[in-house]
Amino acid sequence: MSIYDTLNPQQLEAVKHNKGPLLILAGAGSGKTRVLTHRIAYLIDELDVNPWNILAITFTNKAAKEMRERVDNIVGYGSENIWVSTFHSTCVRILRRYIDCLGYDKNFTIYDTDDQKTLIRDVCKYLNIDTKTYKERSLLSAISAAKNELITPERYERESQGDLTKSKYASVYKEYQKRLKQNNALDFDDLIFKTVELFENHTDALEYYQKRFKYIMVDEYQDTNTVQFKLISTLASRRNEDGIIENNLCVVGDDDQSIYKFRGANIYNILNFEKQFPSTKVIKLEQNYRSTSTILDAANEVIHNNLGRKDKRLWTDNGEGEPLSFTQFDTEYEEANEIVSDMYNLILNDGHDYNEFAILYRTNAQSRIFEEKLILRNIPYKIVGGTNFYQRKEIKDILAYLKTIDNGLDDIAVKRIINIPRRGIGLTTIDRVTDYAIWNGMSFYEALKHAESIPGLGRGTSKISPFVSLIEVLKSKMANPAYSLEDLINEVLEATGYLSELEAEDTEEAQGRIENINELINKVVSYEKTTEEEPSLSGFLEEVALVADIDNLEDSNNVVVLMTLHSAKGLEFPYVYLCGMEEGIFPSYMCINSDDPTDIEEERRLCYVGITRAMKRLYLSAARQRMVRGETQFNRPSRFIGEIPRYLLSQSSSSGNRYSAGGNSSSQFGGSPAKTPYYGSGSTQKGGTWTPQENTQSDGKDVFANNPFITKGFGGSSKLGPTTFDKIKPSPAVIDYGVGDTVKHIKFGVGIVSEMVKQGDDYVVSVDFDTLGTKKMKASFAKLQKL
DNA sequence: CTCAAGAGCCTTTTT
DNA sequence: GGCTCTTGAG
Repeated sequence: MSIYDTLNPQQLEAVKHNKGPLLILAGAGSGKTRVLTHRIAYLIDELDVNPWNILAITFTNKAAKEMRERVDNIVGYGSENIWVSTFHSTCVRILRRYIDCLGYDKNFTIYDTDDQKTLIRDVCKYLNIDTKTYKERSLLSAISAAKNELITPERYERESQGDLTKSKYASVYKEYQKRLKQNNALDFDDLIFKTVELFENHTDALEYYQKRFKYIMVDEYQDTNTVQFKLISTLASRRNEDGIIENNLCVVGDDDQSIYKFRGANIYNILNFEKQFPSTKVIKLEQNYRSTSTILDAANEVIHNNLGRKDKRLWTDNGEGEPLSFTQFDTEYEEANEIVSDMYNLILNDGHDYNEFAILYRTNAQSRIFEEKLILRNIPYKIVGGTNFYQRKEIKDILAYLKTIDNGLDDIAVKRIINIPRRGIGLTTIDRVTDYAIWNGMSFYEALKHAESIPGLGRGTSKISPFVSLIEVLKSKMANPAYSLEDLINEVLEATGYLSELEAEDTEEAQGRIENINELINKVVSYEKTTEEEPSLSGFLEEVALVADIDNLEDSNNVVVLMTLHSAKGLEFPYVYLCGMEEGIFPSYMCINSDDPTDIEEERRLCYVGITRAMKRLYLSAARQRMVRGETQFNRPSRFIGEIPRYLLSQSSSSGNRYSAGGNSSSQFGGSPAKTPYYGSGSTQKGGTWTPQENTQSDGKDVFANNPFITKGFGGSSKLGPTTFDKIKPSPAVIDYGVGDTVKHIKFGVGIVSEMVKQGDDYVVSVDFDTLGTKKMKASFAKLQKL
């Protein structure tokens, strides 16, 4: 029995294809990672390909890590030589070696979105551009779009002649790029663009990598943009010994899951792959191993409404399963409350694990209410996305110190921390130093060293020198190989007084920040222990710059996860709650109002991604009324609900006000061939009165009805950020109480234990609280204290 | 230079 | 509704 026996015929065909371009159209849940890993194994084991010659590219570190693990498991020997990494880290690795050819220093820093914003602000200030007329956001996205299309500042300038707005953009782009170089920094888009540039201008570098990467595999190919395409197609177009271009390029993707157009993804990369590479072998994987046929049918029906797609239809022999459900609640509070209590019951009564559940939504802002409700019920959870750990103030501050020590050319980092903690260095001083630096063609930090010769600084001079010597001392300490990164961070915290200042604050918020800083120290320690290369400050900063929040999602953590539909791509959960299914929310009003009709198709693909995350059950929901940006909106159910055939869906409404589930043309749902008005029901208001829509009866079964555990109202607004909360792990509870004992709960206060039911290793404890009534909770999480 | 209060803007999605 | 930037008083 070989490892290939478990593959279906199409999968096997893909695995065995070993020469020339291969396009695998892999539907959701069709085992594409299996195919990729088995193909790698096949190349090595059966065709004697050197592992060193294989490159596998993914989009997220999580996907890379997963693939690495699975490859390690099935490839016996030499698997560590396979290069498995993300687009961005692949490029960083190449650039660290060759970027000096492009006039950058090899220890360049990587700018994240916040850094980019700061830089663009500086640029606008310098160029006297009013950021009210030219928004930073649009400037940045124009620059990003240009880079994604391989347009240099020079070309942008040339092509914008005669157009005033475009010329302004061009000048900003040019100056922005100039400053990046001065700061020895690259933004995310540069990482790939510069690598392509390197390959175009330095054939020795290109040849080296072409020779090395004889077999290239790309995952999530539908999300590649023009530069990324250029990168891989360049790498894959080496001439072999016989002078023939082999294009051993295997791409895996699903055009129905292309959801990153806003980031420059070019869906034509996958739709036209066969045209780009005429000898392409195309293999479709349509058997789904994840979901019930009901879930798949719903997904198929929804996506069928898109025009620009390759024809395919997922099928499964997993059986029919339960119908989907759709519930329309009155408010978003009710929606969150009922979802959480429904989940709570499934966990408590049916013994499900927390990590079988996911709550998915369109926008990050929707997570907050769920967070409140989950805290209230003591359900451990993790919110993926939103503000990433490394974007937190305290973390960015510490990192800015490290960056300053590592690369004094990075003005943005230096300016961030020059007055943190307070050193009495204000805006005036900073501006003077900046002018001096520009005038003398030096970096900001370099100018600080010459503070005494800067005119007009006055008292500022004496404030600057302690800062400079602090950095210099730390720099010289770093030169000692015995001095670890952990030592460095601790010294920064110590010498700046950053930590003691937080400790002195003595608030819950400061406590959270300290915990985050400790978490950062943990990450440094683990980096120093586990990195394959020699640990270095640059290396750590680079690793940190390229992590996405999703990368930290450990499957082993038994928690409920909350995330956007975008983040959920590639994941699966037995039970999925897809909430906020409303016109104006999902699809977002942006696409509804967009001039580009394909925008709504992207939104529909996002819906398809959401539906296909569910393995066993999918719960869809909407709210009639919802606060968005301080404004109450009244939205109709999403058009996507209307696109799911009636027989797959059990529908209900939370109030007595039920509406009938019409067919696809039903007017309750948003969407119609004609352009739809802004909001589903066409009304928004602040205060005032509003009459609910006329809704007719429904025979739908209300899956959330009569839930005994509903608590009305909510209160537990928490200051805890996700990163502090997700650390809660189930631990065997010390249970020193029994029925009749008085216990204390951290949130609910004092109550009396009325019942204890054993469930696995745990107990479900019912406690009567004076004011709140009876609550059920798991002993291991409730951390009840006997009084 | 720092802090506090108010104005205004925003949010769709992220490596 | 909440975050960030601006404004004005110490």
